[in-house]
Amino acid sequence: MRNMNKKISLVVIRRLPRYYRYLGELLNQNIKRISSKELSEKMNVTASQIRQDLNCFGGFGQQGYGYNVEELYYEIGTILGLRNGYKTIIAGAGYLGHALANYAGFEKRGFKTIGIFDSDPAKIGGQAGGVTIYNVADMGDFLKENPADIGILAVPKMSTKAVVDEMVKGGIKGLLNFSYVDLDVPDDVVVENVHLSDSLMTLSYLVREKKKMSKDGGGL
Amino acid sequence: MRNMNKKISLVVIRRLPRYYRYLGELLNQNIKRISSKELSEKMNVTASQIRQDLNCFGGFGQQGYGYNVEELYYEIGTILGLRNGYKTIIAGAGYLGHALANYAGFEKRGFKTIGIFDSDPAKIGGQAGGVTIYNVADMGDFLKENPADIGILAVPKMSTKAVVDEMVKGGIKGLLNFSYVDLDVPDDVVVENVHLSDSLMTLSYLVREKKKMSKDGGGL
DNA sequence: TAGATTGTTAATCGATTAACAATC
DNA sequence: TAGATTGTTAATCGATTAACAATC
Repeated sequence: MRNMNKKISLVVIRRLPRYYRYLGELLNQNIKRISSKELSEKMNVTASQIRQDLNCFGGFGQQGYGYNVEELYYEIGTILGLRNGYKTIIAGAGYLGHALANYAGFEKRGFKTIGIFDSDPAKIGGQAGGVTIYNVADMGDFLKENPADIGILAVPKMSTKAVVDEMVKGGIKGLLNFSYVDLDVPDDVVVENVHLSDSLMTLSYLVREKKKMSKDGGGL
Repeated sequence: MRNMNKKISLVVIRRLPRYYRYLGELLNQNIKRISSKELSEKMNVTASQIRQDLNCFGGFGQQGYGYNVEELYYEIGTILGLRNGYKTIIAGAGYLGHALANYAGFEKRGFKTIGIFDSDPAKIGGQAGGVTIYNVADMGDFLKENPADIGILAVPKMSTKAVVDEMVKGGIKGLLNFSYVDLDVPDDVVVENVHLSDSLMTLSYLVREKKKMSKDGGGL
């Protein structure tokens, strides 16, 4: 029960979901305890890093024993805010919006999608992943009645700005951004970007490097 | 024209697509030249970092002038391998597969989707984003006839392993992984993960932190 | 030429790893 | 108790920033 103050680095935070995932796997396999060493071998990171990361949030382990899988899984979930019952809305009911609405992973981790918004009359009134699709023009009113925490942006680039402004005005505090543009939001709103084409370009670079390497001295 | 050897850090690579994006924007606005300082202000990074990053690949600028936007845009594109005509295939013709097949951003950056694969007889023979959907059972044969460089994984977790093995056997050298599981691939294959639920969990943490901060001493 | 801005070296900062005493 | 493994401090490594001479 240390920390309290000391700001925790974002690189540590970004590793937590991966730990959470592996612990969930262990839990499925009915494994009760794990040492940082064993976990580090499974995950291809150093045991030191695992221990350092976890100790940012408190001493979850026990000397000579390791970590209790179920407890650690639970604790990391709490740290990540998975027990806060965050409500999400999705802007855009295209293929991507549908994919996200149907994605079981979100619900399973405690996020509840309460509305999807689009401007296409053919879609409005329909459903995606069991959630109703509303007119995006009514999003502001909807948020007044049904406060939400997280907004997911699955709209075309040109609609992004207007939708973001409306969401922020409506009290949304976090944005998951699939749009190609970077967002400009007030200080009290956080953004997490998922730039698909950035990922593909990075991959492209890496593929090219690999091919180059295997051509010349690939032996060693 | 330095480098040649000296391995370039992945953190640098991951910034290139963002530079590329901003330069494309400037190009659209018909801006001819830009200094590292101006660009740094637009992008919210330090000018020093931009210069350091670019100098990993060569001296693209000119003292007293800055960088030629068009030239730099072109050069970064080359570095990223966007002029290699990489062919991609998509596994999974669900909503996500459709979203990716329809995503103009990929084609615009020089990636060509040559096939989509699914196991659902109702989908096989159809199209997504103008590309034919084939039986995933025929993927191996397809790759023999139509070599591809990059495979995009938009299949459910349980199908992932089999699909990956088939892709690797078929000569795919890079995987864009949307699946929840981490992949186990040979040394000469690279993987770029897009874990949507990881992003959402990170966002969840950040939202929680912000809320905490605005509650207590949010004034300063 | 004078002014501007790069390319690059050196200084700082932060993140990772190693080591080990504390302790279950 | 002896063995194992944590929590934590110290050492190393890498990434970012600052500074400035080179030069367009």
